[in-house]
Amino acid sequence: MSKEKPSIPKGTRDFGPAVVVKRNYIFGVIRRTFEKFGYLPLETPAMEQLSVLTGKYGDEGDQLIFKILNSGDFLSKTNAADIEQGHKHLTRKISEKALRYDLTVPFARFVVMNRNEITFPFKRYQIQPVWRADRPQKGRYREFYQCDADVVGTDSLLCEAEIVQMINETLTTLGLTDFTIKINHRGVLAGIAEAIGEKGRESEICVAIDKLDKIGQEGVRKELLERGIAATAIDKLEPLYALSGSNENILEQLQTILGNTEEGQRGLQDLHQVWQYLKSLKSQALTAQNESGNPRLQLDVTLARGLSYYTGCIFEVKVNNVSMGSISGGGRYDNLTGMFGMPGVSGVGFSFGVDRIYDVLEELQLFPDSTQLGTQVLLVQFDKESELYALPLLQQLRDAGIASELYPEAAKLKKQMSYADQKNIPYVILIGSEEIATGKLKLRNMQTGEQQDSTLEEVIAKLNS
RNA sequence: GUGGUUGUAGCUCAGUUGGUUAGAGCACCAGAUUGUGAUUCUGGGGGUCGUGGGUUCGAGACCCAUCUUCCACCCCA
Repeated sequence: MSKEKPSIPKGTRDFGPAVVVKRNYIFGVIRRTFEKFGYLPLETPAMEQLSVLTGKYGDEGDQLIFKILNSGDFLSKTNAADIEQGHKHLTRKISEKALRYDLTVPFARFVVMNRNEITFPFKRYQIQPVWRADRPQKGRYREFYQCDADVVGTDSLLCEAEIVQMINETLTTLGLTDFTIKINHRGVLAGIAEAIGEKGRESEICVAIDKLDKIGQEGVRKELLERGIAATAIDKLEPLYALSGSNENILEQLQTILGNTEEGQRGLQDLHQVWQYLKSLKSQALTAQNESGNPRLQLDVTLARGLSYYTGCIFEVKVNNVSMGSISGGGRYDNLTGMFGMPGVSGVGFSFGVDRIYDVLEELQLFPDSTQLGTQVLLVQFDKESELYALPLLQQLRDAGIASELYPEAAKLKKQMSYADQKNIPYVILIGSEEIATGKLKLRNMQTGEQQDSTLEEVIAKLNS
């Protein structure tokens, strides 16, 4: 073996103990919220058949899938002609498995494979890592966790309303107060395209206007013209950027603009229904205000995402006043299982991006102190006799629910004390010949330096208070 | 996938137009202090300068390749 420097693949990360504790705190909040709304956990394999994944995310997506080389002689099924036909052809010959790219497609596969055992509507959540062969950037990794909740087998817009509720509850519990849940509808987007005389071109229009806050109105105009959208159509489109007023107000304005298009009407009715549900649920998303004075839930006709598969409502969540992209997104897809030969099943779901939520909580210093707690008390030993004396005490402390540890060898006091100091252990108990003789333990407060002689019962009472 | 950017001790970084033996702060280890951490003092270990080639009498510095970091596109959590 050469002594090479070890490293980890590009875009992947190790998580140290302090980070894992904080991440688990986020996972816990998300998991409890999902379960409170009746979603149950599902886990699927890290790898799927490559054929299950390809073609589900578009051409761009296919390139970002991590393929797994066949085991053994992966060239056994190939010949020289295969290489000449290019990498796409060759890939199918040397790779049959791939790492999962998201949690939605494996979920759809699971639903199709288990359709006879599942009771619909089927609500599941899934918290697992996914892999993308993307080029890493801030907040973008090649291995990251997604936290999905989806329900399939119902068209009810109550699901959409509950998604808003779950987003609001999760982020509120995490201590966030200033965030915006953007909502839009594919029907509205299609209706807009039709109303401005570019029916059927909504994908191109949406890709451009989704960048509005990034490249500005002029940038969008330029891009639309490049994509062949008529200037007269763009003139009709631009007033929509500036729609203002309450959400109800915007809905009314949209009604007059695209109410006579079939798709637009479908979208507006859906959105209206979602608002009705949220009102009856007395949703905080409608009543709570951000620092800017706007409600948390905002209808945004420039929101366009997941165009390749979403068909109904679409969501995106942005934390305000932090430099971070969306931390959550989702929408309704009418035909997800259709790609696996099971048509007519509608689903709706969304996902939290834990890595980004972590960065936001860190930036806003919203992690609670409890995520920093470790060992409460360290027992310091001097020799074999004090170790033997300490062991039953150690067990009694643990039985009392106090996180405690005994330094595992009779190292120098300085060494043991430094250990407590560096692990931020707030208390140390010294057990030497004096303490054994008197039966009184020496409890040292590492913050103040105060020491006092106490019985074990007094120590337990103090640490549990 | 396209275009940039970064890499020197565990960490943050110096290092002059290419010139002797590559430095600092923090961290680490040991001692001052054989029953007391964080503070103080003294001493010490640790680098094939990301990796591999090349130019040169001479490369941490210049050139090429490759890996990595970060950024802008594309796209996306």
